[in-house]
Order: sequence, then C-alpha cells, then structure tokens
Amino acid sequence: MPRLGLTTTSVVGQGAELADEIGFAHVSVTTLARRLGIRTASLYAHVQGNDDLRTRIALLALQEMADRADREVAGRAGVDALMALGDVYRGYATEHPGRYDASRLPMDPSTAATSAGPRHAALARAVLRGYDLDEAQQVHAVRLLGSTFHGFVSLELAGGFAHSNPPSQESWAAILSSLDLVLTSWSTA
Amino acid sequence: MPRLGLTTTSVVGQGAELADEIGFAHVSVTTLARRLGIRTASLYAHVQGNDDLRTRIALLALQEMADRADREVAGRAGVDALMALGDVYRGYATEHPGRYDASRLPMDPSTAATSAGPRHAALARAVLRGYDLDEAQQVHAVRLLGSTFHGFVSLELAGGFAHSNPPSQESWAAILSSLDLVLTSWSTA
DNA sequence: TCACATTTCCTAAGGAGATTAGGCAATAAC
DNA sequence: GTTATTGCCTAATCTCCTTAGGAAATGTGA
Repeated sequence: MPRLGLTTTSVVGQGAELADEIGFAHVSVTTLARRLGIRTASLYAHVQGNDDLRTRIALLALQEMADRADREVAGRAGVDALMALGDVYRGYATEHPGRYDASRLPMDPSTAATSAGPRHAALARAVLRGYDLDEAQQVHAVRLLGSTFHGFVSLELAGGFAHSNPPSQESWAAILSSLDLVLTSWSTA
Repeated sequence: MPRLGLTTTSVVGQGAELADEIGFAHVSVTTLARRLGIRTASLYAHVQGNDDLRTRIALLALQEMADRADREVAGRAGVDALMALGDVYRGYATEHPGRYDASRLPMDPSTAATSAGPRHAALARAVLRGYDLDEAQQVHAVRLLGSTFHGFVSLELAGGFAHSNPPSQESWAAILSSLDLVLTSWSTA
C-alpha cells in the first residue's frame, strides 16, 4: 500500500479545495477521505476530527483573505483603498466560495482570538485612515464596512442576485460609491 | 400511551422554538423528537424527514418576518419606513435567533418561489417609494438594503460586535441614518 | 353502544457518518 | 541491515436518519 505523505497542512489544504468544489457544508472527514483515496480513520492522524478539520479550513480561509487584503490595500488610500478591500472579499468569495463560507464558521473566542480575524479589523481601520473620522465614529464605520461587505457577498454567493438584471457588478459598484459617500459625509459632519 | 395530537403545523412550530433555544444548526428529527417526548420515527408521520423539517421552519420564519414587516411598514414612509423595516429584521433576529438563522437556509428555486421571499422584496420596494429613485437605481437600492440589513444582523447575531463598546445599537442607528443619506442622495443625483 | 376504519405513535431493523483501539507494513535512523 | 517510527489500515462502537410494519387510541356509522 503506497503512502501519500499527508500532513496536517496538506490535509487542510485539500479540505479547502474540496470545500470550493462541493460546498463547505458537505466537507467532513468522510468526504475528504474519499477524495484523498484513504480510509476515514486514517485522517485522525492529521486532524482531531470533524470539527477540528472544519475549523482549520476556516482559519486558512481567514488567513488567505487577510494576506490578499494586505497586499491590495498597501499603497492605496481613500476610496481606492476602500474599493480594493471590498474587491478582495468579493473576489475571494467568487474564486473560493467554499473557503469563504468556511470563514464565516462561528468559533469559540479563544480560537477566534488567534485567528486572522483581528487582522481583518486592523485592515478596516487602515482603510478608514483615509477618512477623517473621530474615535467613536470609527467603530461604527468598521461595523458598517463589515456589514455591507459581508452582507452583499453572502447574498450574492447564495444566489440572491442571480438571473436578475442588472448584473450584480453594477450594484456592487454603486454600493462601494455609497460607502465612500457616507464615510466622506461623516468626516465633515 | 397518551397521544399528543401533533400535526405538521404544531411540529414545525415546536421545531422553531427548539431552534431558538439550541440553535438552528442543532435542530433535527432526533433533537425535536427528544423535546416532544416521542420517538424519532414518529415524526415521520408529520414531516418527510430532516430536510423537510428544516425547510418548513425556514418557511415559517420567512413568513413571520414578512407578516411583522407588513404591519410595521404600513402607514409609514421615507426614513420612518426604512427604520421600521430594518428594526423588524433586527428585532426578529434578536427575539428568534434560531428562526432567523433558519430563514437564511438555501432552498431550491421552486420552494423559494412559493416562500415569503418575494414578499420581502416587495416590502423593500415599498420602502423605496419614499425615495425618488428611477428603475435602475431601485434594483441597486433593494440590494443595498438587503445586504446592509442582513450583514449587520448576522454579524451581530454571530457575536461579532459583542463585548465591545460602543453598544451595537448605536452603530445600528448610525447605519440606518447612512442608508437614508445614500438613498436621498441617489434621488437627487 | 358496538363494530370498524383511521390515525398516532410505537418497536425493529438497516445504512451511513464519527470516533477510538490496535495492527502491519513502509519509511527513516543508525 | 537491523531497529524505531510512523502512515495508513481493519475492526468495532456509537449516534443519527430512514423505512417497514404493528398496536392502541380516536372518530364514524349503525
């Protein structure tokens, strides 16, 4: 019996690919083992179980998104940075729908604290540096960005805008412009 | 053995209550049967199975939200109607977190078409009547409302804003005002 | 009131997924 | 080349989902 040389990293990576192919909801130790051509029990050498596997995929997705956002937001400011950040989330969700779903998995606080979650919050605050907001408004603005980005992307991913005109890209552009308008008006208020 | 006189309606209603108590993710024929004090197999006389049960809970939640929104939006216009609609979704999610989660369950198109989903779209368009938008902008605006409401509510429900100051209520008020500002600016553009 | 049809909930059984325990063979170390 | 490690295996248990068929409670007609 030939060995595949699996590691926790490679197993989680294959799990992420599987999520993009069949949907995160259908990812489990059984479906992943089937895809890898090994027995379900063999996976327990690399992950602690079903929950551990799914949590690790979620952590991977959060990290990949944060990495991408770091690259895209760097060197941009104001509305350019805002659009870049939004496009990262939307683009990642389009390219990796299963991974994006995974990233929304609720985690216990200790796990969430060690995830890339705080990096995302920092990214949002970095974008807001281009707008002149005081401390109190900044928290609201971070929440506004999170709500709007996540709301649009998850509705689009769930097919809420499918098969209806105009294409969702136009709505996305309109929404990004609206966010810019709101943030600009807050700074002058 | 005493009979409980269960019906499909009562079973689904109890399922919705159970969802609010233990989370929609944990609702199944087994957990519901345990709560009702009957055997799992007995539920199959009232629902077709696990998926059918969960779908029916989702349909119930969509309908309850639409009913509530109808009542609250009636007789209001402009920013009052906008806030009323938003508060319906947020309030329903707070009171019935399990049901709200259920309402986000992806359904096949034929089921979705017979759900209260279209009523929600009509409600959003009704609110937008208070703003002077042309046809093309109206679609974008419907999507903006859906994205923002759902995005904020689901982040709040997932605990994204928990334990951080200022309280999420303040952010919610700020976001509703921002929506009003955006819609007003679109109508004058 | 009584026979009978219907309905409600039951027991029994099979199948699939999650998990643990322990074995054997392929790799790595010396 | 012998030995230790480790990767993947089989086997077994538990829980959940689902179907099939039975028994008792309810409703219906005389």
